[in-house]
Amino acid sequence: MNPQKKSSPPVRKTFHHGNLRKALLEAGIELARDGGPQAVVLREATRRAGVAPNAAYRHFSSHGELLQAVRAAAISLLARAMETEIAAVPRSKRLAESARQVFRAVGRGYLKFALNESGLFRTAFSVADPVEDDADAAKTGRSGLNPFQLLARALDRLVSTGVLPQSRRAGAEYLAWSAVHGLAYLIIEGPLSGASDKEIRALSERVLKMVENGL
Amino acid sequence: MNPQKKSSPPVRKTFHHGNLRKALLEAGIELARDGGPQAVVLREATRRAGVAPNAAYRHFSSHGELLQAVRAAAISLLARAMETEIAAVPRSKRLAESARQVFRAVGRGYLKFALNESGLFRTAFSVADPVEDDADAAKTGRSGLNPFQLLARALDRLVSTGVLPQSRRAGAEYLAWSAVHGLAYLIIEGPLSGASDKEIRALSERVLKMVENGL
DNA sequence: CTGGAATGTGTACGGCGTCCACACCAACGT
DNA sequence: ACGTTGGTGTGGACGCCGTACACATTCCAG
Repeated sequence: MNPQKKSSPPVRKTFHHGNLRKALLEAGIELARDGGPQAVVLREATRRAGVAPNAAYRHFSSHGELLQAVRAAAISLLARAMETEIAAVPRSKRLAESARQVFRAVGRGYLKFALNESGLFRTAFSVADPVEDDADAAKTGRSGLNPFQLLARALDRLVSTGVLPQSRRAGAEYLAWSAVHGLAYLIIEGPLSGASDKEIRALSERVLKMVENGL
Repeated sequence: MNPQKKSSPPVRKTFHHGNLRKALLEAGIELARDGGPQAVVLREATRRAGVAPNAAYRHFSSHGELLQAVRAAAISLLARAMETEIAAVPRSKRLAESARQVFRAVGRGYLKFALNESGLFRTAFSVADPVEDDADAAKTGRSGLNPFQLLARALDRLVSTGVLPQSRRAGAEYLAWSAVHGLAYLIIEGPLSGASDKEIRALSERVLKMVENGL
């Protein structure tokens, strides 16, 4: 048969690919990165892996399952971006101040990721919501933490340092998440998509402040 | 007008349809209503209009253009839902109180629509953002007002009644919109999709309060 | 060594968006 | 009255997509 059909990478010596599942996942992630969820096309992923379309079905029972895997990976990458932002927070002696800074870093990381990786961000939050698999997440990113858990931790810290009264803790994740996610949307798909970085940064700070004050 | 077009067999007496553009748009809206943007399939719309697939190209230059028209209609319907909610606000003597009520009604209308018409809501806010055409909007819904303008009015009222200081008016639309839109997302596609009506109503009130306090 | 179990291939089907050539029909100017 | 013209709908075809079924190749356990 045809020894090859593309050229650049997908020449494969062995009949078996080695780790096709991973290759397809990574191709899918790349597709999602520039193009969003719509761009995650099963046949294109197999093409990039240098393999026949149906080979994908040995590893994903359907296109939707591949998309879910990509989605889980995107969520994992988002969590990593948030962790990175948290790690960059200057350590402060004052615990309360520190907790506040971490809380803000969580929001900033979320928004930065939405802005810099809008394709992956949109993929992460498109489609339905089967709770992300920690097993899959562990394969791609390494952290077992998802964005929701990171936010919950930051809020717990706010409570334990006395910044946020315990009585307002319940459900606070949803208030904070709502505001930040909504802003992310406005920025990447909504009417703020043409805004300058400066404006965006300013608005981000205001939203975060609004959340702190109104939580 | 048209002798028929609705009956089970979409048999058409005349060769010309009469108002195919409108029929396609309405079919598209129906498709979006249950199924979201993904479900707006050109061929299916033509089927429902009882017409050959290519007939659509006399009225929409591409599938995307049909989708945009449906999207504009969905936005218009959202605006109507918000207006309805505003109209239901009890008139109060105290202007400040009234302004606050209207502001909340804007948020409630938005969230109610997201909940009750999630397909249309998702359609309204999927895809890119070419400013909605007032001409198209006028054809479907009657109001020339879009959700953004309704929100802006409510905020203006808050300022003129002294509830919101003028200094915080600029950009306030985006803060409010972020929070409410984010909550809408969490409810219809996110981790709150399984929540009860009671929980949702409670969270909605908290978000609105958060916005008022933190604006 | 051998015979399944994994894994990848080939072929085919129906659905989609879209292009092109053609058929139909209404309205208008002569 | 009529013929032309241009807007409107039809028919067929193309290339993409996701997916099903049968088959080929390879790996590994007994």
